[in-house]
Amino acid sequence: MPDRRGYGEACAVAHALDAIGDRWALLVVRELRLGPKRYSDLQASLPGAGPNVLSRRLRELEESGVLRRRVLPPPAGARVYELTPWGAELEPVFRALARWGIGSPVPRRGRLSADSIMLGLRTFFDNEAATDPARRWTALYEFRLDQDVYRLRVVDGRIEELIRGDTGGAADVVVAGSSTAVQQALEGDIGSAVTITGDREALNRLLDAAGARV
Amino acid sequence: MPDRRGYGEACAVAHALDAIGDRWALLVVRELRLGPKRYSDLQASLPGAGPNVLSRRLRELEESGVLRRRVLPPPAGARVYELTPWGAELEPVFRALARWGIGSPVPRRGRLSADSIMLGLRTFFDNEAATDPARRWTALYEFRLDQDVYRLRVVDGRIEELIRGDTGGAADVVVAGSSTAVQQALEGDIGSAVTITGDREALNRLLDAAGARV
DNA sequence: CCGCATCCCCAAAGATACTG
DNA sequence: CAGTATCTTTGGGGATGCGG
Repeated sequence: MPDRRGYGEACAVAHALDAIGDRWALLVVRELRLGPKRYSDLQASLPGAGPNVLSRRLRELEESGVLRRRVLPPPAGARVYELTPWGAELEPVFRALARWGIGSPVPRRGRLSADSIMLGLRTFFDNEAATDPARRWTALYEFRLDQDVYRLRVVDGRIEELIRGDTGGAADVVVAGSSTAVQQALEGDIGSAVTITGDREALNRLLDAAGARV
Repeated sequence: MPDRRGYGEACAVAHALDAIGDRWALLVVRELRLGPKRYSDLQASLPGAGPNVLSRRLRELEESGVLRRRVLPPPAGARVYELTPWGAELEPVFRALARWGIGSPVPRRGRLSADSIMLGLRTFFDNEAATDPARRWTALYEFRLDQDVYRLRVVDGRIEELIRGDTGGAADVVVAGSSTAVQQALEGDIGSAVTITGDREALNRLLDAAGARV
């Protein structure tokens, strides 16, 4: 008899699903892809998941080695959840899932969280295009969506860094606005309330390389 | 309000999970990766899933465009389930999941189905090694596991074909045995009851390229 | 037979309230 | 802030049965 409700198969796919196949599990992991978060942050990012479900998923994901709890050093002292190295290796899974999901015959609808917008940019960014000399540029971007700040660094046409945190004023471009406005802008609504400061050409290169999909 | 129990997000990952995130859904798809199957075949391959769950998943997967029902031409006349082109594009997802799952800190245990053994060979086969001239070989393999027969073709060090069906006697090697015996053999149990007929060297190349993992 | 539908039971998810 | 306790609702597991 399997522990909880596993598939009881030795198949590597089934084994992966034993770890991250439960409802909300993979979305919890997604929320940690750009860095550690506290319980309340996760709760706010995943409004559909109740606190009991969330705490249970966190416990199970910790037991299976996908994430770990950590207490930040004083004076912060907050408890945060962060991916283990093995959990961080789920990136190819996210990439494959997102690229598959984007081709769905049934349309996607709904809001994108600030994190999802940034992760989408990275997912659909075409790293291979860096072989084309005309597309090998370098730039530092800062995105300010709702209350969250992200730093994105492109070096020679490749995304080298995407992290929660600011650029200390060193950004070539700063994009600021509500996450909904930025989402609409990426979907082609050119009139939405997004503030762009700095090198617009660098921003266009980024959006072009990402195919303007998120 | 979302249709059934979707995540209600526009995120491409969440949207993918809306389609294949439900319990058993991705394992149903896995069962169809090597070709169409009938309902009873699926039921036999997934003993843990009850008939109600199975038929429901099939209906949902059909609605979301992952698979379709088809009636085989006479005299067979059987109803089979097969992947749509979009469903077949889940291959990178399986590849990423399997390669992640194999690195799990908690050990895998349990039986491998005949299909899973063959799919594992393909998943962990190193296609990139084909750049090495010493590993560019060509061979036709036939595997007979339990009642199932598989044809696997390697051309210039790459797996060009893996299908349910025999080789019409044209195979360079034939591997026959129970799926459990073959699984044990691949796990290193050299004494298990597997019959190998033909070019053993070609078989060794294949197992080596797959890292003997399934 | 094969392809499900129905039924019953339990476990998991959803919602809300509450506590160390 | 970070969860637990509790209750209701929904979905999954397993058996049985029925129509084509």
